Amino acid sequence: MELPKSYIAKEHEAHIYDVWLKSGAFKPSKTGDNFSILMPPPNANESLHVGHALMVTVEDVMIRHARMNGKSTNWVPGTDHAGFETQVVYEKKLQKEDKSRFDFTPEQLRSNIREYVLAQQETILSQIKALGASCNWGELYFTLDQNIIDVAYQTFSKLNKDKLLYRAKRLVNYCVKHGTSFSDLEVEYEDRQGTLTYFKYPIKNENDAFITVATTRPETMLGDTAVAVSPNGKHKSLIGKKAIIPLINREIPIIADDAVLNEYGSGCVKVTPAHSHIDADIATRHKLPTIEVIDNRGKMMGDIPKDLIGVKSAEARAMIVEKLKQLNLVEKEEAINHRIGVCYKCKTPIEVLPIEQWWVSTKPLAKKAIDAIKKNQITITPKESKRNIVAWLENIIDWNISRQIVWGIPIPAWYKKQVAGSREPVLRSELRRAQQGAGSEIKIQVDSPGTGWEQDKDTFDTWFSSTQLPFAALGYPNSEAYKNHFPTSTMETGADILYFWVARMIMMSLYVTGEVPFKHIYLHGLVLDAQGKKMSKSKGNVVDPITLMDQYGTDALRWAVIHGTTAGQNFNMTLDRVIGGRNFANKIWNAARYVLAAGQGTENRENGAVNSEHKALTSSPLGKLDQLDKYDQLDLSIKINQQIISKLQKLIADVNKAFATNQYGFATDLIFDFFWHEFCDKYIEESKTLLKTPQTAPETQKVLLTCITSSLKLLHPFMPFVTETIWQEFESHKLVDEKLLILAKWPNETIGK
RNA sequence: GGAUCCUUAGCUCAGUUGGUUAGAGCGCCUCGUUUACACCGAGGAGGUCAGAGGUUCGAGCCCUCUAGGAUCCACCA
Repeated sequence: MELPKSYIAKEHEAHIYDVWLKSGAFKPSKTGDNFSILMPPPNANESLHVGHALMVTVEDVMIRHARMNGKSTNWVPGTDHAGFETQVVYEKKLQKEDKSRFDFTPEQLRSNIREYVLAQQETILSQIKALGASCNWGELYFTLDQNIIDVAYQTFSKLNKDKLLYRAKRLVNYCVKHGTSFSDLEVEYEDRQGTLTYFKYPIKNENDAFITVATTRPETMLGDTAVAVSPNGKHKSLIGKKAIIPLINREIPIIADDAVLNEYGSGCVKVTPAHSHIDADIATRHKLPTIEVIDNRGKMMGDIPKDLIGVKSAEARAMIVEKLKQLNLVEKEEAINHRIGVCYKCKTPIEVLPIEQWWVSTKPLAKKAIDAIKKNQITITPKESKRNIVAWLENIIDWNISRQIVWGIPIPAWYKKQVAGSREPVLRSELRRAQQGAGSEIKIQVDSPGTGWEQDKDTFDTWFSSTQLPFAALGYPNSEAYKNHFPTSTMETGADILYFWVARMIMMSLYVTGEVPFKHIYLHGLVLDAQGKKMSKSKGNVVDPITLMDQYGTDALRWAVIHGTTAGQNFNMTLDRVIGGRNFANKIWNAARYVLAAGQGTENRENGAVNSEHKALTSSPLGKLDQLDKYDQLDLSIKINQQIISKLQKLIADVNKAFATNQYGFATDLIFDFFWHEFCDKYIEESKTLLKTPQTAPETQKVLLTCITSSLKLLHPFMPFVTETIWQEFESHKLVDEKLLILAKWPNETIGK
């Protein structure tokens, strides 16, 4: 059968993937050292983006390379319930239908989202397959699988027993739009225009004496419990006196604290411990009380002027400034550009609120992680990241793991119901407090302790359970996969979740299993658009990998994301890269067509690769030499042949070195350069002459075949489809011995010797 | 403010432990199609490797400083 002049990826990919699947190649083999990767689970609700394409490609390269080197590979795929993110997506969907989360009971909402997610998940799984991922589908996990939930519960309980878990009303970062708290990592900072308002607090018992404070949040004055000044600053003389909060006439002390900068603003800080992290620290140092004035809807509350109750904080701000102006207490207003914390999804400013949450004491956990990293029990590519991860762990703060959303793992804590109060709770904050019973009896267990107990309404931060995936997804503690493949070999993931996920996985794994979760971390960079800008739907600069795969082939896309890229380094995704990949696949295809013709002899070929003149000379088909092993002793007599084989040997050695140091982009450079410029441009051209002479033809045939088969092997991890398609063609002509390229042996550096 | 990375051909970037004449892809110019491949080939133009100083027999690579850019962390009310 005549091979067409161009490689048409679409005609082969589905079939080839099927052949691999049926061969059992994706499963761990019975022999060989273990090599395992846990696939970072893509969100089940989204479809494949080019970042996933990068992730899947890099991991597939690692796995295929390990497999060809005789390892028993286990690449465990999964999808993520992605608690908050999915709930946001689902709420947007509800919004389009003119509904909101408040139209459902939590149980209804949870079951609706589950249904939606399980339906969505098929899309991303089929797209991962389309990328050629050679993962072990038999071990597919979903982060809400019962065994993963069980592990999360065991860990929660263990943390509690070890006194590393506590429930406390502490300041949390809260998005009033989404109605949930976040950990410190989930808060994003944005530059926003704001107004720094300077206003005067009268000094007690001193007529016409004032202290001026500057703030961007005048409404929080109602919750002030002190004014702080620099210990040796310009307001030193006021320390110890009392200031009076206007509008509510509450007396507060003037204190000295090192956190206050004499030079900034007015040199005085109003201290609102309920709504500012820094103020809370000051309050702790000076044992100041905490007065809440903003509730979890972002509205004013508490013992404040009646007209302000229930008013949104931003509106209250304007009202208060107006009132203060009327009292002549506003000194000046200054426009400033400042950074404020915002919800990373909706960009709503984060409110800092004191809320009862579950906290993990992270310091002791981090200590073990730091030790393991410093002792190189875990290594990192790029190695510069080691410093970052250690620094983050050293400065870690306690982790709020409660989220006020329904889509997630319910927290296995129970509260004794309070005796009904004088009135029904009205505000959601009151309701929650009543339900979760601040100060009431708490039991940590999965099942209800009995009547009169109510379960915590919150769910875990998705990262709390995700950080246990390296062992939980493998079936900890009793499964074969856990016993054989834990710790996993490499954690390949985005540099952007180094702290969110990677650092915390190390902590949790050492804590729960006593072992590191993986031996090596490989971080890939961000895929940017052609101009080097972050891709985002709102910018409309998102590159869709599916379209590219359809048009140029999966190998072209894989090539585009790995050729010329470096670990941890962002790169710009351009169409040129993909076209380059497509062209290279086609080059491989055509070189193979040439060798196939040269190798088979040409007697039956109308448009044979070698022209009719060669027919008689190459009619002794290489197909009879069906043991490639024989090429270990090529015993070459022709200089050109010796040269190309020696270059091939060097290539294999260099590529091995590149793999050993995780330089995949560099490996593709080496192979590309050899294949195109040495093998195709020079050697194939020279072989045309050699094939004309009976004395030189047979040896040249062997060398051609050796070069192409070795190149196909080296290229297979990167471009699995075109290489396997060609291999199957060679196999059908008995030019190669190994049935499947995916299971073929990685070439030896001494090939041909 | 702290940290990391980057600055090499018009553009995007390689350059593996310092070692002859610094490379690739794309783009550009000339030529070429019964030739494995025009998704191609042959040839060519194009670089004081950001700047300055230092170490060295030798520096794109190591050290110091300067300038510009990116990212992460902290965050000032």
